[in-house]
Parts: sequence; structure tokens; C-alpha cells
Amino acid sequence: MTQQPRLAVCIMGPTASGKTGLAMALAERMNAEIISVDSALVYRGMDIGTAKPTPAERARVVHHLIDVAEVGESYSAARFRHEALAAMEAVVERGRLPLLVGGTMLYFRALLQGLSPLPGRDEALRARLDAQAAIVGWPALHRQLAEHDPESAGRIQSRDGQRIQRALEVLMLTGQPLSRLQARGTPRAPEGWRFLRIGLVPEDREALAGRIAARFLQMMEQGLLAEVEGLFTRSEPAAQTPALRAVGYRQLWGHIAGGMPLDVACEQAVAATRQLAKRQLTWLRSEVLELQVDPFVEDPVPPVLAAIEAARMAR
RNA sequence: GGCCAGGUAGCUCAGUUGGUAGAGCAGCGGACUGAAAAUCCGCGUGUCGGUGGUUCGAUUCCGCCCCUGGCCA
Repeated sequence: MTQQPRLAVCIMGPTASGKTGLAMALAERMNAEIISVDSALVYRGMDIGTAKPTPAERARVVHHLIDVAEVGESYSAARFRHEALAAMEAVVERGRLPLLVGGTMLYFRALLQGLSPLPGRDEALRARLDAQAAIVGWPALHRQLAEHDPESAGRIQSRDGQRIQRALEVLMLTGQPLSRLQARGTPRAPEGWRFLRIGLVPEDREALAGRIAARFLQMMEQGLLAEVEGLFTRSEPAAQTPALRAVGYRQLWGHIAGGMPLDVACEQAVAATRQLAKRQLTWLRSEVLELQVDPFVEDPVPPVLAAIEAARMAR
């Protein structure tokens, strides 16, 4: 007979909702290892501004997928899926529970629902498309895409450069429309796993905004400005690199290099974080969850522990 | 105290030669397949500082008052 599916627990929540604290409490009580689901924590050197778990926390509980990439490189949803699955296997091998914790909803989706088999990014091709777009504009490239892949063009907004570029990239690399490749290679959930999905969703937006502002202030006190300056000067030509577009880093660099007043840059960084939280909440609303807890209303530890126990029994 | 410039959306400001007003930012909602802390889409009623007056009609013109900034005493 086939094996019992193995259990993995997902904790999804917006920034500043208390994921790290909850994850630490759970991991220590459940003999678990944490697998970070976060597109910024993967980068080495981005510590303060990403609210990365501290060395002390990482000494207490094993963390995966933190500090696995250089700031100059581009991490991806596909790479995440691959590395997360490998980490999950390793954790279970050790007789422990994989605890997937984070706020990058695309990564959760890539892991839980899969990705279509598609070619990876092509740096040279993207550079060419960027150069073209700078001259004719993305709407012109969107029209071009519509000729060869009307279905994708219909789904993509005419100014959404990032997606137009990706669709054209796939088209040029494979000679086939992205929409056809996606339809053919339907994404699949990983086999042999059962996921318990838990959402940490604060309903009080103002309270969340307050926490975000307070936390940013703390980051500044911890030396965020110096961290940003160091990262950018070290990887100067790659100031466009995805990692450094992250919330907080981008705005502070605007102050350091762009002459924006520091208080304005800080204000913008906090606003960008609020907007990030909003997007994460939008995504969370459409997510099917086994349990949803409001961390500002009740301590999430007891209900989450109960849900995990119940899930274990059910097997 | 006098003179000048302002008081319009949460913020910064446009504007209406008199027919009750609009941008950017913020905010809210949404999309999301190898950059996703990214990228993009949609949403604008607010005693137009207060109060009298002129007028068919005032946020717009006039008077007075209040507030803010600057200059002069």
C-alpha cells in the first residue's frame, strides 16, 4: 500500500503579525524545524531590515532557507519550491515536524500548488527587452505579445512590464506561448504531503500599522541605515538587483544616494511596509485555511497547537 | 498693533473670468506561475476657515471676524 502522507504545517501571515514569535514557541514545543517562506530572508547580509530571526533564535531552533543567496543573485519561486521540498524531506528524516513560516504568498502557492514546467530567467534576454521597452514602451511590447500569445496578453495589463517581459521571454526561449505551456503543464501539489494551513491575520489594520511603524524605528536604532549603505556600496552596479528593491532598503537608498531627506525616506519606508502587509492580506483572503487566528485578539499558540495535535491524530 | 501672503480631500497643492471642485501622495479594494518585500489594475462629497452682504445663484466678488506664516513697529 501507499505510504501515509507526511504532515507539514504552514504559518502564513503579513509582515509584523508575529510569525517569528509564534514559530519559535511552536517549534520548541513540537520538536519542529522552521522552513522560512520569505523572499527577503534568503539573502545574506539583509538582516536588520528584514527582521531576520536572530543568531540566538537560530541557535535554539533549526531554520532553513535563510541566508542561502547572495544579494547580487536573483532568487526565485521555482528555486524556493525545490529547496523547500528538500528541506522538508530532511526534517522528516530526522523525525521532526516541518514548520513552514512566512509571508511570501507566491512561494506558498508555488510549493502547495506547484508551478508549470517553464524555462528559467534569461538575463541577457531580459536586458534586451528592458532596452526595447525603454524606447518603445511596454504597451508596444504588449501588442507584440498579443500577436503571438493573445491569451497571455489578455490576462496581462498593458503596462505590467514585469509580466509582459516574462511572457515574451518564455515565448522567445521556447517558441511557444506561455499560455499554452501553462495549460499543458498544469501545476501539481507535491505528492506524499499533507499541509495544515494556518493564517495569522490581524483584523485591526491600525494596530498593524502601529506595530510596523514601531518596528521600523527599532530597525533604525539597530543600525539599518548602515546596513543599507554597506549592501548598496558593496554591490554597486547591481543596485537594480531584486533583493535591494525590498521594502525599507530601497527607500533608505533613496536618501543615501538620491538626496531624499531622511525623515521622508523613513516615512515612505513605513508606508511601503503597510502596503506590503495589505497585499499579503489580500492574498490571504483568497487562501483556503484550516485555521485562522487574529494575533491581536488572542494568543495564537494554544489554538495552533490544538490544530496541529488534531491533524496528527487524524492520520 | 500695522502691512503682506495664505487658509480647498488625512497630507502637499491646483482650480473655478460667479452655475457647489481635481491632481500627486497616503488610504481602501483587487490581480498575481522562475524579480513577488516585486509588478500592475480600480476607487476622489470635501460645512472650498467662520459669519454677514451683493446676486436668481457665492467656494469664487465685498465687509467683518478667527487661524497660520513673513515683514514692520
